[in-house]
Amino acid sequence: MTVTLRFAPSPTGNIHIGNARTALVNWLYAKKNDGQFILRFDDTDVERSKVEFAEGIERDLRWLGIEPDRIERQSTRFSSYDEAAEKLKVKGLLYACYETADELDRRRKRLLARGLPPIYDRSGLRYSLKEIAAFEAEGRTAHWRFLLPNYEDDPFTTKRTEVHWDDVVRGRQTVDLASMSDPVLIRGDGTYLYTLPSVVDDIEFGITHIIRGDDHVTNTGAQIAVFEALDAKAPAFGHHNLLTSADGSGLSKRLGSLSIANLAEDGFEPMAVVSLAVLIGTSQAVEPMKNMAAMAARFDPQTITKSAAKFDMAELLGLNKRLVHDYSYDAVSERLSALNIGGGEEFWNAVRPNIEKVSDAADWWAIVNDANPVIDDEDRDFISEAKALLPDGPWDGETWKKWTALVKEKTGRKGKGLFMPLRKALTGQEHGPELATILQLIGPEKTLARLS
RNA sequence: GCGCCCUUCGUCUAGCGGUCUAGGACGCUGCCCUUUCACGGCGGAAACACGGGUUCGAUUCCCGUAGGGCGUACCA
Repeated sequence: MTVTLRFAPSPTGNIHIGNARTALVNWLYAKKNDGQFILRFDDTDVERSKVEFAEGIERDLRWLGIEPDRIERQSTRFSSYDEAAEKLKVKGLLYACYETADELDRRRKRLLARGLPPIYDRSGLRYSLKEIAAFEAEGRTAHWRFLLPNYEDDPFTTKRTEVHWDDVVRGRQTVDLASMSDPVLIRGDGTYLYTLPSVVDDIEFGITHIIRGDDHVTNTGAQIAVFEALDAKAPAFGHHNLLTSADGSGLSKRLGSLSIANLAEDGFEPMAVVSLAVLIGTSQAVEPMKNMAAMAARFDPQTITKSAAKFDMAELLGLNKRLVHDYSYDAVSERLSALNIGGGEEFWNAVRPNIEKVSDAADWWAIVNDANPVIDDEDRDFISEAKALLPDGPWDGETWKKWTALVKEKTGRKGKGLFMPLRKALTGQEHGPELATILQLIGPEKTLARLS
């Protein structure tokens, strides 16, 4: 059986770093096992689902390096869900309930107030025909709940409300179905909640592994029961830890700037984002991976920790920086010209150790073309002396060396005292790329101008 | 409220009773390299949440406390 995984976002917004982590983990798991990866849009909520978001998600995944083998949309598959629902009804595992949302809410609060877990009491199972007729007459429509397996009343079986599975990342897991309400599968307006469509698709698409955030572990217990109710074998499950922001709050709450689209726009390298998203919260060193193949080779779901990990923007920037410092000119030449950055290979090689993002090269290119010289008062005489000593010969990569040797000899300055004033006069900065290259690119006219 | 999970350097973590004077990575810092800064190389500082047990011996096992995450929806 082909290992098959899926990433199943709702196209109701942009994906962020947390979603990317889930997508990546599934993709890498498939990749590592020569398997298939399906992008499945959970767009059963026709109201909130938007094509733009679906397109955005596809674009963001591709940017990260994820190429889906297959793309599916739940909005085209309602007949399968209807069929499954019918099957469950026939089996008596899907029952009609008529409580309103308000009523349910009151009941929950009442139970809570008594210190009891707010579990639905299955009163839907006990309506009389008369009561049902009354509800219908009132104009209420039924929502449908899945009857979780619970044979406590059955004298022939021992208590069976616990579901177990061997989690791909967390090891053996147990969920007690008795501690949760029968999940609503179909809303009062006839639309589906995500549970049933998800399970039906997982069965029909031959999904072998589902890896998702650990906010789903309880859910998984119920979902395994639904798989079994539909006479299917549940796939293997894995639950990765969640990311929190640096201040410890749940990441999903404040993600504005952490959408993948924003990170791309801000000039981050895809592999920096991928490396952090995949490696953080694992026992592995968070290092920049050069490409997906290297990432797949490194990826190991067993190394994922059980506790929440803090996502730190500074760490992403550090990873990006290390990646960029390693880029050859060939790797970035197209992007440089797209940014109108000239200077060729020499410029890139001089500049790359000083930048964090490729786009930062633009700042240095701007400085080559136009800078505000900084000349401290105590260096004024020194700078004019240096200006007079600029060599006459050809202006090339050797000019800097010849010039500074002369200046050193005449002024007696050396080291920092020699170089820092020149750097500041030429670039207006206290740090920066190799001056031999920068001087050459600045050219004689601008150099003379900046030294006065 | 209840349930599940978690708690080791600033951060991500290794550790599964003696190997721990607790290891790695990032960050921080020192030195070296470079006639400057950065880059790079080599070092250094830096942690077992707290309280009880169990044991000859607890970072490691058990209980409790505190803190955190998640769940407890006609959200996904």
